[in-house]
Amino acid sequence: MYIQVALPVPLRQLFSYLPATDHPLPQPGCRVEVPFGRQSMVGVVVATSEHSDLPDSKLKPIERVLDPTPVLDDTLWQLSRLAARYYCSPIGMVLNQLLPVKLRQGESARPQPIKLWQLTDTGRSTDLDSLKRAFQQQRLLAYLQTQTRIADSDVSKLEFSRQALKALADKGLIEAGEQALSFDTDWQQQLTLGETPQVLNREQAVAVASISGDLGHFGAYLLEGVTGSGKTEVYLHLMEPILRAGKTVLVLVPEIGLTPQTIERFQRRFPVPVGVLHSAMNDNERLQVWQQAQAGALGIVIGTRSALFTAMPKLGMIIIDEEHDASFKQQEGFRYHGRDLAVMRAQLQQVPIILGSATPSMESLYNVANGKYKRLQLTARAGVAQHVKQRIVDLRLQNLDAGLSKQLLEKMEQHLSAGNQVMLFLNRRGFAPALLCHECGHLHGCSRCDAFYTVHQGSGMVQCHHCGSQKRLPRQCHECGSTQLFTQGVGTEQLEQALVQRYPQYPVVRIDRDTTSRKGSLNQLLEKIRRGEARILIGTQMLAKGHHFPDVTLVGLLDVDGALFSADFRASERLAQLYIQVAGRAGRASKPGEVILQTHQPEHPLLHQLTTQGYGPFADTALKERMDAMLPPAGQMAIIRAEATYANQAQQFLNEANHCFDALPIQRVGPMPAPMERKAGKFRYHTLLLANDRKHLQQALEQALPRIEQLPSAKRCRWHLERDPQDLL
DNA sequence: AGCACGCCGACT
DNA sequence: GTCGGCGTGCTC
Repeated sequence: MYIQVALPVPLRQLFSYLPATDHPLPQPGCRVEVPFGRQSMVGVVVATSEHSDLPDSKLKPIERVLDPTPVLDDTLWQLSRLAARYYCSPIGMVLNQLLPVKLRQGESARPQPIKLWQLTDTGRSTDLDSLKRAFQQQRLLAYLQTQTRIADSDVSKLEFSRQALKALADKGLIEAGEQALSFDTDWQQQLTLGETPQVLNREQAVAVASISGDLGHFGAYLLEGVTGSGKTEVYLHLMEPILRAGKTVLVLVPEIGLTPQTIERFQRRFPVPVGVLHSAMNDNERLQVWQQAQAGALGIVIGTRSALFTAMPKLGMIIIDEEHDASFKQQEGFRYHGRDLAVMRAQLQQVPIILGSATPSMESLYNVANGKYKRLQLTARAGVAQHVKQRIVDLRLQNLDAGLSKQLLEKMEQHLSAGNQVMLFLNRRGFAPALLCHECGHLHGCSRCDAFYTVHQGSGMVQCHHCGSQKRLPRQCHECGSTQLFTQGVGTEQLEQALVQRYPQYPVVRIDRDTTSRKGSLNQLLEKIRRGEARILIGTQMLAKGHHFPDVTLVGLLDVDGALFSADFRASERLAQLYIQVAGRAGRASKPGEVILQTHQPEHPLLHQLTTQGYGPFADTALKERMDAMLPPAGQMAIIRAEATYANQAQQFLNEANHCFDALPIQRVGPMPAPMERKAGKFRYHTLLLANDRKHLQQALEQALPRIEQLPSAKRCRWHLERDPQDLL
């Protein structure tokens, strides 16, 4: 017998191994440890077979079988195979993403007993006063004398010191112990609500009724509702019968949307165990959630993109909130779209899936149009929030102050003196996006990228935002030696500086990657805003997502022109989504909101339609344009990207790759230089592959890819294929 | 993807 | 004379 193993390497093939003599033959879906080259790797058995392409002499035996039974249940196993096929990704890479890190590393899939520390008899009867001179030990012992035990993983969380722990153990006051992890599935028996559900308005009731009447099998629903229209209450109503039936719910949220408030909202309504998966968690915590979910001990699992791969045997419903959000797309390695895979999973497990958004993606709207998704709309803004005033400010021939027009400054003063907060968006961090020589006109560019250095005044450096290189802020021009160097353009750092000077009485907070790089600093800043300690809020995209500040009544978008003429056909969709999102957050019942959009293109039809008619009509127009051009979601797209030290290496490869599609119904656009042709010292090119039908693209890729991989030129550059690319830049 | 081998420039 | 830069090739 031979064992076919999927390994986490970017090779579209399985590897054959001989069975281990001292282990039973592993079943498909079990992990094995195998020798690979000079190293040892964890892989997953895909099949066993009676013959192998290679002679036995070239094969090695498996080192160790890690699982007695498959780690992945049937659903996840099938999902992996579907995903690998759809995204043309090696199954090994897919499985590698699916499994929690600890399982990839070969750790046991069986829950391990929790390591803990407990009091000894001596410890129980020891007087705290005897530790007067060792404050840390005294504190820890005091805790244990009331709690009797502490989980090892909680020691640092509760801010006890390891030294104190060791000291108490050495004195024989405490001892190590363990507790078998028990999975409590009692919640499945009887559900009690933690709070009385809100009374639904008519639209909410219609949405709940039309989904609730159709549970127990697959169905996709687009729940469309503006901020404050009560989408979450609809989710909660829908979840109730599911949980009552002892089934579980998977909730996916964008990266930034997973706040303690969100979790609390679910927890308050349903006092069932809730598993949370977010980026700040460590590998052990993730594994624990995964194991609990697999055992059915969690009623609700809520998490970001990768939570989609949580094993949930009694799944009853999937909810994706803010389904249009870009963070659902994985941008490296196995590049999948969380929303699309979630729909596949719902189909596999025959459960309904709810996609919620105020600004649905073109993909979902297209699926509504062709009858795959059912659309449910919430138009009434709950409460009595008034309509937001919108205004486009023409920047042409204006004298700007740090990027701010006269009109915007006037409005800011109005809103600030009325005691409200003002929020300003500028999608450029740093002090200025370029450094210009006033004598010779030279712009200081990065030597490795086709980009200018961004000036960071605070750190006295210039930085390339594309390859990360940085150096001292030059004092002289590199071309002519002049000392007359001026910054060109405005970034968030400069905007902040200008506003602090102009309005010393109004505290300013800036939120961008530079001010939030330290862990926890984002939350600190957000908290400061919430407490009203900041009056002017400056930020890049980061500030727009998911945060609600009720006292913000004026929102300014400083420069939206970039999105109007982007090389990426999705840029206008993203601008519209950002715009509606921030507009929806301006003002509240007692304080009407106002949004100001600065542009050099005040007559641009997109801006006009967006501000006068809103997202719906904009989306209709945009979708029609996509259909006319056969662009996604109407047409199917994939992209082959290549980068190499010399431009012609990448070009030659892409040209040859193009020929692999000859006679296939695929339109090829390119090779063309990527929007930034040179980045980090490499030349980058790409080809777009377009098809009018999903099957055509699938078949073409399956035929062409093996041939592309064999091309000699493929070895001379780094390249990859991506299905449904979201970002063409 | 790793990891080794292998061949050319700036250091003790 | 060596350390280390990354180009190339291989992994059952």
